[in-house]
Amino acid sequence: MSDERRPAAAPAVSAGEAEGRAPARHYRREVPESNLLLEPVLDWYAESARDLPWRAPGASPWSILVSEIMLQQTPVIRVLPVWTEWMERWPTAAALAGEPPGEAVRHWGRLGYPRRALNLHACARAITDRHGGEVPSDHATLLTLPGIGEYTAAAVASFAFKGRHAVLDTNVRRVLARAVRGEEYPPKATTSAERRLAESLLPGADDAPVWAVAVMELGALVCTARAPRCADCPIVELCAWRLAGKPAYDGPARKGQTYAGTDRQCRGRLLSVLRQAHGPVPKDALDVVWDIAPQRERALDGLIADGLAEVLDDGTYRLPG
DNA sequence: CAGACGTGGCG
DNA sequence: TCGCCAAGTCT
Repeated sequence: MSDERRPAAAPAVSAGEAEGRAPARHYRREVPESNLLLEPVLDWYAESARDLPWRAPGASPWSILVSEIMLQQTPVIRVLPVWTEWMERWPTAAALAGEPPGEAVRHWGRLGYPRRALNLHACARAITDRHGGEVPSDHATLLTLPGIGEYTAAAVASFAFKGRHAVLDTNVRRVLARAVRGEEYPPKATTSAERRLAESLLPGADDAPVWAVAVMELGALVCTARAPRCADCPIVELCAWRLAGKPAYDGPARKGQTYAGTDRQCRGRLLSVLRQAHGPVPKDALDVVWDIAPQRERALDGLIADGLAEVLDDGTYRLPG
């Protein structure tokens, strides 16, 4: 067992927990080590947290659910204005459920990944049809809603209902990778070891929801991917990565996502036309935004298959009605 | 499980 | 400039 890629620095949690595996010839501790990161992170959050509207004390579970879906792969600064408009227009799930799905797509604007708008609309209808108009509070039920996966279910259960869940998003994974594992970046996909680690760090019920949002915020504002601001970090003295001299990432190349010329870009162009038109558009209006006909047809078929667009009997196209 | 799925801004 | 990255989910 000489897998010594871990730094010899003082870990923020016990070695067994940090490794995500049982120490040789010993049982894992039943009771996790106390979380040394808890107090400094909570103190930092109390002083440095952004004043985001979905974190306001009066924010409804619905408004929090909407924010979480919008924030998937999308920066806060771009979500803010769209979320505000949605909340004015559709303050409840029932309000959105009363609209055709195309309206959700139209008011999604340029947030990207527009299937999320469709998911939110489907969530709204499921919530009104099956849950009495109230956003479900438990993780398992949230997971049954469209577009809600492991992370979002935990986030809503934690932020909206103050449940005790490990909320593992890209920010938290990066903070834990650095502070505890001593590595610059987490694995490409979430591992069971990461999940065990996150759960081992979970404080008691009273602190769990704040801890979750605080670690996320730390990752978003200080422990950033590109240029971490270690000078402003409340746990810099405990950080295994810093203690190890901030070794550069040496794992496999990270996924690069090219965009220009892809079907995704083509879909974006086509949908943009449909969003801006307030009625069915002739095929010509779509043809002019993309030169390569086969790719354009494939993209359009894809949008229709995904429920983001529909063809009418007269051969015109529009957002789903 | 790797790849699809939008868009814009920053280092 | 341009690749990388942003509160993921689904297949």
